[in-house]
Amino acid sequence: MPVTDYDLAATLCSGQAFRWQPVNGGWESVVHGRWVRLEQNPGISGPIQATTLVRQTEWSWLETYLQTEIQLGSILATFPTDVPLTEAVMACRGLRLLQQDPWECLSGFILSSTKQIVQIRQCVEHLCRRAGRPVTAPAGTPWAFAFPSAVDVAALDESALRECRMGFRAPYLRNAACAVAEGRLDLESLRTLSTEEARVRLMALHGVGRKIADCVLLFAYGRQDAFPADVWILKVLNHLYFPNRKPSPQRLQRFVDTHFGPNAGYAQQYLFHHARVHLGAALAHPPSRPKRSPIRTSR
DNA sequence: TTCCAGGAATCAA
DNA sequence: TTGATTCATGGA
Repeated sequence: MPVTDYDLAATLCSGQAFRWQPVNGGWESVVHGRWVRLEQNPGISGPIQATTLVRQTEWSWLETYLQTEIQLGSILATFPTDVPLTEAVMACRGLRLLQQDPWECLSGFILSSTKQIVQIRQCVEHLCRRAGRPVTAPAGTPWAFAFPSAVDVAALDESALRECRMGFRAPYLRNAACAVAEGRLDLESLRTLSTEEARVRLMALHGVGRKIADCVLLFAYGRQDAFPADVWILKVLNHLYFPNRKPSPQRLQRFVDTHFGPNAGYAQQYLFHHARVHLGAALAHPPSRPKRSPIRTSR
């Protein structure tokens, strides 16, 4: 796949998908039930090469997943020109959003609650090994299981899910699986709803609040106006946009709703990844005197 | 050993 | 409506 401005490595390990494994300079996972290996030639405009073991007659499933047709420049052009976001974009040039399967994405983020990303990954793999269908993969591949369908997960009892190390999240996932398996929640039909309507449907699930709903809307449904506000983003907003101040949650939400434009979710991903990769220590132990100037809000 | 993690539900005030 | 507490687990 020819691409421009596409940083495959950053995209696959930026906390939006949990099953990609770095292997011998490439990345391996199972996407829509197919084992696949991805490699990118050096640079963020090097073509991406995909390998499967089962011959593919067409690749639209992967192009859609990777969003290779998106013109990144047209998205970045809608960003406000403030210093923190500009720095994040420069540091993470080529970072993209994926478009994942809604059920897999919803499950992953139900499991994400107060877990570190590495633990979410472990938990997801336990679940796949326990309930996922085996897929054709190179010999010895330990993650050669599809992500289990809602029906597969609903067939497990809570104790089996707890054995996947998901703790108090087990009943949340099981309830969601039952809702989808029994047709009480039609994840495909959410595509036809407005972002706000779809958010309400997702948040009706026990264990799914605003943040998890926004992750699913952004990473599975391509709703780029959804802005997941997690602990990292709140640290970023406080540290970089409101130094020496303590804005109320309402003020922060209003800022998020109005500042970042129609692709706020994309902006969020840049701020999130930049903070985790480059600003981790600074955010964990913020200096008493902020080094950055207050935000300019012109666009 | 202690802290805390891509939260959300619950309950008291 | 707001703030504190609880939930399970394991990496750092």
